[in-house]
Formats: sequence, structure tokens, C-alpha cells
Amino acid sequence: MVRRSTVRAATAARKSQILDAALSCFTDVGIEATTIDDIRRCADCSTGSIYHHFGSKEGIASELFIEGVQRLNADLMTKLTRCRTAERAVKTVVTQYSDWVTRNRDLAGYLLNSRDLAMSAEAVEMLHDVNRAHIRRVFEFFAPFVGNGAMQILPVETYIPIISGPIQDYARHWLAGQFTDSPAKVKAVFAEAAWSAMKGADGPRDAKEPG
Amino acid sequence: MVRRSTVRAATAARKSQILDAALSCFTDVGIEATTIDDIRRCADCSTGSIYHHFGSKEGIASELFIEGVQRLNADLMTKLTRCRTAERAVKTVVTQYSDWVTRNRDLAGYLLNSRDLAMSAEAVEMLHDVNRAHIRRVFEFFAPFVGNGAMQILPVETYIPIISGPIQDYARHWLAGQFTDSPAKVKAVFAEAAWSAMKGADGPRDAKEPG
Amino acid sequence: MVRRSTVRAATAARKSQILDAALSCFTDVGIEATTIDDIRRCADCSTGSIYHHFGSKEGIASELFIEGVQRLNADLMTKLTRCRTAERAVKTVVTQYSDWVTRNRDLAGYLLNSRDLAMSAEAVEMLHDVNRAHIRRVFEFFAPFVGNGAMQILPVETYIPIISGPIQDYARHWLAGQFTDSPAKVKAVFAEAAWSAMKGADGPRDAKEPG
Amino acid sequence: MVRRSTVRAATAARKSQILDAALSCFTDVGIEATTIDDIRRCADCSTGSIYHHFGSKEGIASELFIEGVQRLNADLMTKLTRCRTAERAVKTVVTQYSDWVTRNRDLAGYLLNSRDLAMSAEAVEMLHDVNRAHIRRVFEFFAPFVGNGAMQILPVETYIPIISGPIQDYARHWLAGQFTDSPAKVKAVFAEAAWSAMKGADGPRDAKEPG
DNA sequence: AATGAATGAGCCTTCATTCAT
DNA sequence: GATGAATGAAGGCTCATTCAT
Repeated sequence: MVRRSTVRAATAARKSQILDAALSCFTDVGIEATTIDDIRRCADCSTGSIYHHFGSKEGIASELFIEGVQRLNADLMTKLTRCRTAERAVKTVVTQYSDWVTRNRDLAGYLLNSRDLAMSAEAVEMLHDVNRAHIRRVFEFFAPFVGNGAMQILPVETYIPIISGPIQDYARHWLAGQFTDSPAKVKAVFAEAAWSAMKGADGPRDAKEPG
Repeated sequence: MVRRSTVRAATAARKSQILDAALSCFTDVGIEATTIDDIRRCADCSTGSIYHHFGSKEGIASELFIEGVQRLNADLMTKLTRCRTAERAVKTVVTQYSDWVTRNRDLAGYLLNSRDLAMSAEAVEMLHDVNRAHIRRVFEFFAPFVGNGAMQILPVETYIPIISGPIQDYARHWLAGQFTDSPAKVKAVFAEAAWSAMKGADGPRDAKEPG
Repeated sequence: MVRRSTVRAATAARKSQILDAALSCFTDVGIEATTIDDIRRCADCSTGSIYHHFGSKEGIASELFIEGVQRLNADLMTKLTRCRTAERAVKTVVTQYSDWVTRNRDLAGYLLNSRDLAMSAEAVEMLHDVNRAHIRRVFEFFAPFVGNGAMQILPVETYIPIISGPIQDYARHWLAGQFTDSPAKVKAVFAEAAWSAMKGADGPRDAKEPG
Repeated sequence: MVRRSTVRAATAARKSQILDAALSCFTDVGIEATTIDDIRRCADCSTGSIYHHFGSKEGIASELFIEGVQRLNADLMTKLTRCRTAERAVKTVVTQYSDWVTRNRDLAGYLLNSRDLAMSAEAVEMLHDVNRAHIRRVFEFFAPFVGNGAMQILPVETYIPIISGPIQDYARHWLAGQFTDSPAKVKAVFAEAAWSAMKGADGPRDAKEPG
């Protein structure tokens, strides 16, 4: 029992070590330009070890992607479920993302720029499952606010782009070194903009949160 | 004279043929995954011909990118300069983009997903010049509206993300096949959202455009 | 004593399990294409266990080969020493092979197609010893029949090809799935053909065996 | 016209040069053990050139195999169609093979030991077509001799093994360095043996060829 | 004896680019 | 301008083998 968990822990540590190395390389030169040898050197392990744990370069990229998405999603849900008003919730989507991106630059950049990532059918399936479940939870959370007029009724596919699109675009530029202020620094502007675009036409029907 | 222009026309046609083929391939499998041989096959020409006209794979990608950006920018400026009010102008940024993306799917997708494109120093320089000039023109156009309170005063780097971020995010999903309605179909929603987020806090001071 | 023999039996069982797995893999995809991991999976044991028992991949292949040859040879000698006439003996070489191949498809195929097998010097030595001894025994058995004119006097290296070549060729095709009738089914034809080619020019001088 | 045929000739020469190199390497160390780099070194060309002409290592092996089979088959048919009696024809199958193997050691060895060669579906198809056509021609040639009683009536799949099996087995051993006399040297023995096994039970009904 | 993670040399193949015709 | 054979560096991946537990 002890033995097995030790082994498992060691395995997990090695995998984590490789994922960290991969993220670092992907950030430096991009996924395509990163070679297994780059990762091997950076993770200080053998080629075989990488393949023993991940099976392929794509396997590394996929696992990194899915794990990153799950962390980001989980962090959002934690923050979101504490919100009591629509305004607070909408702004939290923006500020949470700003803070997370600022704290997790490399991983955020990876998630933001890997839309073209070629994944195995299996990995795609898993990612879709993860994403669908997350989207459902988020929409279930916001549904009441839309129902009571605090938020506008819009085509369902437009909510996320309107709320998250601006801060994501800003983050993309910041991560590319084109902007100097971190997302965390300008988050209030984007939170306000998102709420302006989302709040019910006649103003929110729920009471403004104190503070 | 006639001979030369004929030759030039033929050359232009061949270049255009290759660029079209390249865009098609890039759209299908991505830039990195596209090989010169893919382009050769698709353009129905020889390897040597491609190198004669573009010098390198990166040369094709760069020319395609810069030409695309210029077309998109020019189209925006044409539409924008017809606008007399801040509201009309802001909404035009959104609707023009929606329409252009819908009409130029492949090229739009290429521009939207080639942030990682490795370009020669020369090409990068050229692209920056083109972009800087465009951004300057756009900001000069909007400056009066900000000055007279019709639009909010915000950190300069936040304007573009707030106005264009949502429709770009939507376009990205649509181009990826995740959304069904074209940007052109939902542009009004995004135009309205952009204006809600950008209009002066006390309401626009300029008169509403008739119509 | 009991303990030791139990251990030995267990060891022998594990070795046998691995050899069976290896033969199965070799038959399916060929020796070269079979990986240690294939065998491991098929034998349901660990990599280390395989190396503990056989030392190398070549060790497995060699042991399997030599063991197979010995079984085949032993079976032939058993059947052969019961024969009293040249005709019976020659035909027995054919029919014994037919029956053995039919009953031991995979092993026979392995022996028949592993001419290229790279073996250690030690294993090669052992195989040669085994083969030389067998050939010597067989030739000593047949010598009297040649001496008394019941069988033809031919160049020594032609006897085995003439007697066994046809049924081996047939077996090769059958094992490859190209022929439908098993060697056992057509053995009489090949036995007759072998005898026709081997019998003394003036007819056999020994009496035809009854039945 | 001249230009094109020159180019074609050059291409054919290069392909031939690579095939020769491959055969040499295959003979020396076996197909599996031969690396592309071995062939490249031996053919004195670049890796890319090999792939330009053959697509893959398997492509080389297949083309070599099919071309070899066709040469062997064509040579047999040429010799066979000159035969007027069953005896001459059966013996020709044996002697032609003996001579061809002796003159084409490497190619013969390649054909004889590549039964396990992994070929593309396309190549397999082509090989089957080639073989089927050859077998049909050969059987059509021999049919009259079986019909008129000059040769025995046997199960159809046994003819080839009985006639060719012995000399093939001998050739295999000789090519492996186990026998010293070339097949051409001992061909008469095998020709006689084949005829003994194949001739009609009551003796040939056609006249013995003079000489 | 058993386990399975780790190793690393080596292989097949790709592909941007060059250049003789 | 066009052609396509030739080049060769480089990369993803395999796999027999080792070894600490």
C-alpha cells in the first residue's frame, strides 16, 4: 500500500516535471517548434521516459491543455458561486479571468493560443466533455439572472463572447508583450464594460450589492 | 509595353493562384502542417515556380497575411469615414468586421489564427508599419468623439478589445464550426453591446443619427 | 526438496507461458516485428520477468527454435525406427512431417520461416550440434537401404531436398493460408512422389511391407 | 522528346541504382536489418532521393520483389514454350530455376526468403495479379500433358511443390552457404527426380525427345 | 522472482530549399 | 519563368535492455 502510493507519487511527480518543461518550451518557441529533445533537456529526463508517460508529443500537449482548462474552470466556479447578484457575477467572470491569467501567464498563453492544436480523437472527446459540463454549470448559474430581468435576453451563443471576449483579447495582446499593464491592473475597466453590455435594459432588478 | 504588361498580368495571376492555394491549405490543416508540396499540388504548379515567386514558405504566409490585413483595414476605413456619429462609428466597427468575416471566411480565419506566424524581420517591420498607420487613422477618427464625451475616456489599450473583442471571439468560434449563425446574422447584438460599453456615462452628447 | 521442485515447476510454467506467448506473437506479426512488450502483454507478465528467464529477445527466439527442432526430430526418429523397408521409411519421413505440421501449425511455421533468425554464437553452436546429430542418425538409418539398392545413390546433399522439399513447400503455402487442404490430408500424394523419386532404378529389392 | 526521354532514362537509372544497392544490403544483413542509410551509402545518393523515387523502405522492397518475380517468370515462360514433350517441360522447370538461381544469386535469395515481407495493400494486389497470371499460363501449358496421360493427375496444389520444392530447398541451402555445389551443377539429379515423380504411372505416352 | 519506470541509441521519414536543365 | 529531381538536416518515435525497489 505504502509502496504503491510511493510509486504513484513518483510517477505523478515525473509527469508533472515533464508537463512543466513542456509548457515552458511551448511558451518560448511554440508547440510546433518545440522538439521532444527540448522537453527532455528541460525536464532533465530521457526521451523514453517522456514516451513512457505520455505516448506522444500530442499526448503531452493534450494533457497540458485539458489540465489547464480544468484548473481555470474550477477556479471560476469557486469564485462564481460566492456571487449573489448578477452584476457581481458578471464582473467576477472578468476579474477572475484577469487575475488567473496574470498569475498563470504561461498556462494562460498556452490555452489562449492552442486553438489549432491537433489532438487525438480521444483527447478531443475528453475536452468536449469537460467543456460542455463547465458551460452547463455556468449557464445554470446565470439562468435565474436572465429570468428575472437582471441580465439581457440574448442569443445564447453571444453571452460568453460579450462578457469574456474583451478581456481575452486584452490578455492575448498582453501575453504577446504588446501591452504593458497586466490584465489584473485593468480588470475593473473590462468588468464595467461587460456589465454595461449585459445588464438588463431597464436596469438590474436585483438590489445593488453593498460595497 | 503590351508584352510587359501581359507578362506582369501572367505573373500576378500565377502569384494569386499560389496564394489562393496556400490559403486553402492553411485553412484545411494549418500553416505548420501545410507543406510546399501541398501548395504545389493545390496550385497545380511546380516547386520551383513557388520559390521563384515567393522565395520561401514564410514569404507566402507573410504576403498572404499582410495583403489580408490591408484589405480588411481598407474596408473598415471606407465604411468608417462615412459615419457621422460615435454610435454609428462604433457599431460600424462591429458590423463591418462581421460582414467581412462572413464574406471572407478563409482569409479571416487565417488572420485570426496566425498570431504565432514566424515572419522575417522585414515582413514584421512591414506589418507593424501597416498596423501602426491603421491604428493611428482609426484613433484619429474616434478622437473627437472621446473628446466631446460621446464616448468614454478609458485606458487607450482597452478600446479595441472592448469594441472588437466580442465579435472576434464569436467569429473565432464560428470559423471553428462551433457556432451556426454567421457573424453577419448576429452583428446587431454585438454592435449594441459594444455601444453600451463605450458610450459616454451620461449618454451620448451627439444627436442620434436619423435611421 | 518438495519446495525446490515446486519452485522449478513454477519456473518452468512461467517460461512455458512466455514461450507460448512469444510463438503466438511471432506467428501473428513475425519475429522482427514482435516487441518485448507484445510478449509481455500476451504472457501477462512483466518485462523484468522475461529478462530474468531468457536474458534477451534473441534468447527467447533461440530457445523456442531449438526446442521446436528437437521435438520435431525426436518425433521423426520415433516413427522412423519402426520402419522395416526403404519405402516405408521414405514415406514415413513425409507423412510424419505432414502430421506434425498439421498438429503444430504455429511452431511449424516458426521453424519453417526463421532461417534469418539472428542467434547468439552459443545458440548457433547448440543448434548445429543438434542438427548434425539428427542428420547423422537419419543417414545411418537409411545407409543400408542405399547400400542394398533399394534407394538410389545420389549426391549426399540432394536426399533431403528430394524427399522433404515438396511437402515442406506445400506446408509453407498452407501455413500462409494459400492452400486449403492440410498437409495431413494430402500426405499420401507427397509420400508416393518422394518414393517414386528415391526408389532404386530397377525397383526396390526389398519386399513390399504388408499393409 | 529527347529531353523527356533523357530525363526518364536518368530517373530509371537512378531507380535502378537504388534497387541494386538495396538488394546488396538486403543480401548482406537482411531486409529488417538494412537501414535507409545503408542503402543511401551504397547507392551513393541522398536520403531524399530514395524517398522521392520509392516513397518508403517498403516501397523499395516491394518493387524489387515484384520486378524479380517478373524476371524469373518471364525467363521460365521463354524456356518452357520451346518444350515439346512433358518430360522436357518438367525438367525445364527444374533446370531453368537452377540456372537462374545460379546466375542471380542475390535476387534469388531475396525472392526465396522474403515470404514475410510486409507490403502495402497495393503492392500485394499487384503481386497477386502477377502471380495468378503466371500460374495460369503455366497450367495452361501443362494441361495437355496431364490430359493425355503423359503426366499424373494429382491434386492441383501439389504439382508445383512436387516439381519445384526439391530444387528450391536445395537452392535455399546453397544460398545460405550450407551446400557447395551450385544448383546448376546438380540440376540433372533434381530434374530426373521431378520427372520420376510426375510421369504418368504407365509411362509417358508421348515419344521420348531425341537427345 | 517480479515489477515497471527509466534509458538512449538509432531508425524511418519529412520537408524546406537548391539548382541544373 | 518553369520544372522537378536532388539534397540533407532534423524530428518524432521505437524498443531492447537495465536496474532500483
